[in-house]
Amino acid sequence: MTKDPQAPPPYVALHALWDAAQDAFFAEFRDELEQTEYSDVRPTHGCVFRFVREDGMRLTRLAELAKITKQSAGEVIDDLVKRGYVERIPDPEDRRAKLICLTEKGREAQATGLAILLEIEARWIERYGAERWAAMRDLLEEIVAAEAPDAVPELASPELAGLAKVA
Amino acid sequence: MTKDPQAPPPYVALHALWDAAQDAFFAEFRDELEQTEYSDVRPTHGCVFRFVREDGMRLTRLAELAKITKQSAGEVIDDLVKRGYVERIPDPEDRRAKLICLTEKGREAQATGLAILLEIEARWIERYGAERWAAMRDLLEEIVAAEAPDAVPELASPELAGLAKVA
DNA sequence: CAACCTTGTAAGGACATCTGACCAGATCAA
DNA sequence: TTGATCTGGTCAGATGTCCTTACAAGGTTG
Repeated sequence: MTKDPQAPPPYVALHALWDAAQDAFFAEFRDELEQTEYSDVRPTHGCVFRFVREDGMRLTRLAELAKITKQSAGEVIDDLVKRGYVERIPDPEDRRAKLICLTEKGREAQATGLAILLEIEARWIERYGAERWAAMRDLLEEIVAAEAPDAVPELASPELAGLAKVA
Repeated sequence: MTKDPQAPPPYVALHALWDAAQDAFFAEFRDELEQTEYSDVRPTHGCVFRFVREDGMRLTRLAELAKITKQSAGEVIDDLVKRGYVERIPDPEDRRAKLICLTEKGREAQATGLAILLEIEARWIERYGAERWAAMRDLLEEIVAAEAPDAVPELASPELAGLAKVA
């Protein structure tokens, strides 16, 4: 593969860059998660750990946030119930509904997962520079706010965000 | 949801930001692709259009690049052959092998897809500022080069990259 | 040439997701 | 208040994507 000195500069499609970066990040996450006692948490289960907070969440709402069907959400939840990470608690406000709640084990797994994410990001920040990193994050947040405003109520709860200081 | 003024700043996990941004980008891409005569190209087919160039590529190599098994690659290719986007041409250098080549229609679809990607990125650059954009791209390229060096031979071919000027 | 490696295919299964149909509980309008 | 309608959740069945295992045909090398 000799290069043509006249060739235009190579162009890497944006989505390819994001893809690759995300893949690398996620692979690191999975690697570290495998080392924990929560290694049976599969990538598919992520939607639950990402969105469910202390006060629980209805299946329908979870499906909306995760952009999957109620049926798919139901299956993921069934699986997590079997593994002891979540439970369905009758919603006091609507007898049709159930609140998907993390069990104690589930909350531990969620905290562990978040801690890993924070660690990895901390490493990368160190590696690539805090300022550039902050600039990228700002831009990303702006993009997401503008292009997919309803996509990320994925804010860590205050207690969980507290872990950021530890990392 | 009243906010606790004492609460730590909300933290959005990095992968969530990338996810959301990428989703938005990809959704725009799909929307526009649907408007073209190549609307039957499915997301899964992307691996072929992303990696196959004028001179064709063997299935095994494609599977490597796309990080899927040869069998999966084979299915995707079968499907694209049915639809008339690619063809299998016997490899003159190895009678076991076949070169996966884009047909004329396939090349048109590839060019159309790339043009759409470039348009969208151009719009976003305008929207968010060329300098910030360039900074993000640089950082992303650096990250990808460091964390996933073999992930992106996804350079557009010189001819295709030429479209960047048009967009 | 014999042993081995590589290319691609075949068969079958796992898994995540979807669509359509449905029930029970809630809500709204007359 | 009661019938029509909406909403939360589940059931059943299909699809799409990807995997593992096994293998046949063609190269490669001692």
